[in-house]
Amino acid sequence: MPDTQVPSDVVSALPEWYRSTARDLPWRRPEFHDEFGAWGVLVSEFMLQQTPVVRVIPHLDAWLKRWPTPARMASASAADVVQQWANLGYPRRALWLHRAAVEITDRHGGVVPRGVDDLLALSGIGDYTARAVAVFAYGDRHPVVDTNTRRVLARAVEGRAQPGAPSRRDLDLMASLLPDDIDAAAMFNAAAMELGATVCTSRSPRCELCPLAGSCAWLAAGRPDTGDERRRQAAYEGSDRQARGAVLRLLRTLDPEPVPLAAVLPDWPDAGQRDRAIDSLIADGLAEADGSALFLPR
DNA sequence: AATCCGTGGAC
DNA sequence: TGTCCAAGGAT
Repeated sequence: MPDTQVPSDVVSALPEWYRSTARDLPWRRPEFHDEFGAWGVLVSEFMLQQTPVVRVIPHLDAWLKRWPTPARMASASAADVVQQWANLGYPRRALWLHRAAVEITDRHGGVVPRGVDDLLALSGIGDYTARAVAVFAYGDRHPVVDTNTRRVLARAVEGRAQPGAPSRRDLDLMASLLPDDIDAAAMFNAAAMELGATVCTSRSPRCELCPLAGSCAWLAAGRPDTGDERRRQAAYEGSDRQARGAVLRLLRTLDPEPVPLAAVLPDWPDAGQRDRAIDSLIADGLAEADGSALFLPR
């Protein structure tokens, strides 16, 4: 466990701030849990993996109304899932979510597992999502560390501008800060994420609104640029990802109609890149080909 | 451990 | 206008 001195108001001021200012998000409402249970939380967490909250919200309800249980989703085709995923981005997540639904149906009797290890064993679920489901769906006591929490800890406790690579130390530190009370611990996890999402933001932190301003190590040091910035995302324009996105958008638009291979982005600037995109989509299970045409996976 | 994987809003 | 970045995970 890190021996860093943790300011007391990280523990005391954060919950009060959360109670008074937290956003009213769908997955935080009691009705959401009544209607969709842990499956609803799991689906929301999949969608929230690298897709902003405001873009997830419009898709979540339709998804859960269509597939209200893991078993219902397990019986859908991959094509239906990719289609419903629409423009949420990183469509492999739709495939992983579908796979997880099958695994839950087969291995857990259709009930979203509660244990972190069982959750970690599901497709598309890593350290963050496993603990988020255990905590936010089942109310158990675990540290939940996403990119927001990691940034809050990096600044308030370590005095660095940006978090370094994710590590187990973040989980250990968060675990050391959690209140003993189970419900309070769950709220503390949510509060740290909320602070990072709305106040302690990556680009323009609003320190004047921060409940931790009185003890933040980074603010006290004058908000130094500590030089440990996040690695820059590769350019999207002209990238392989852009090509894959364009191909898959075409398949989605024409689905269920197969697209003759000759009609797949014939005017794409780089034909080799386009062909590699098609091959990689097939390799990922996001597309299928019958030799003359391309289509979403049946 | 570094890289790859979509999409779109904000600045 | 281009850059940054968003409730990550897999390889």
